[in-house]
Amino acid sequence: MTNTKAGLTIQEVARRTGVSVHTLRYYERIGLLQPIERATNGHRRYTEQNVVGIEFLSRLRATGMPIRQMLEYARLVRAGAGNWIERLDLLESHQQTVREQMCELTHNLEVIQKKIDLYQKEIQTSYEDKKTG
Amino acid sequence: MTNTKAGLTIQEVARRTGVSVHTLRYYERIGLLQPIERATNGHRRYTEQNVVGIEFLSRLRATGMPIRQMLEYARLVRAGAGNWIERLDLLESHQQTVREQMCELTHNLEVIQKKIDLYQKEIQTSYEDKKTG
DNA sequence: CCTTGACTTAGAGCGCACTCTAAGTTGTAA
DNA sequence: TTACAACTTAGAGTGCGCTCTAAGTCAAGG
Repeated sequence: MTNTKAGLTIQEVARRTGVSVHTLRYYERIGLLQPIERATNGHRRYTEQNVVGIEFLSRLRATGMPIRQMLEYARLVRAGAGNWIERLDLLESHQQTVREQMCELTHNLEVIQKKIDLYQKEIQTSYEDKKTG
Repeated sequence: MTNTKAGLTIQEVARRTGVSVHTLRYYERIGLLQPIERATNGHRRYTEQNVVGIEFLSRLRATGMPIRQMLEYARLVRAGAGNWIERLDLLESHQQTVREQMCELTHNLEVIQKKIDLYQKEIQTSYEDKKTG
């Protein structure tokens, strides 16, 4: 396969973004990525811009944003300049959600920590029993 | 339905733990909960102990522990006293996983924050343009 | 006696986000 | 020219964790 046109192959993008080849195609199919440019042989050729976009999308995913909301965000971005407030609202609302989740997570971790402390005490006790008895 | 035997009904447990009736039965079916005592009519009757256990399990779930690992934990608990080290290892390993996830989450939130800042700047600019032009 | 409603079971179905398959095309190298 | 590797597509399959359904039992109230 020649580089019949400039741009990154799907493999290269997968390696660079950590998003699998399959997932990249899937994201394009569902409209999360706008149609990617093609080489003369029909193969995808990604721009650096595309990569930046994919990296941001994968951060949204990593913070648990559902695909549906990502589609909404992608729609806003594709609509072009001017809808800053809508984009802002979407991201801030998501940020808020994640912050709340992190609070709960922290709280739950504390409860688990208490159980861990309890087990450590049990282990300590067993050890002392062995030494004494 | 009479309380043909002391203990909480599945409804009451669902309300108190936030785990749905369906999910409570499902958890029992897959062995995450040991077989719950029955009233004479076959209905489940949960003890306070059961509730405490379910609450802890749901904390594990809330922190993203997969059911498979929860099953392993449940198995250890059911095996009785003495396996403190195994239980401790399991919980500490999970704790570590969650801590790492929270680190990544924090980092990703920072990236999203930068995008938010960017949009806020855009909005600010639009506002000033309107005022000036 | 009959209806109502809470419960029981086994098993099917669902939503999400991938992940993989099969069949086909294209360009390069032996 | 033949083999190979990388790509293409539409669509099927997977794994997870529920969530719901259908058919049945049972006790209480009217």
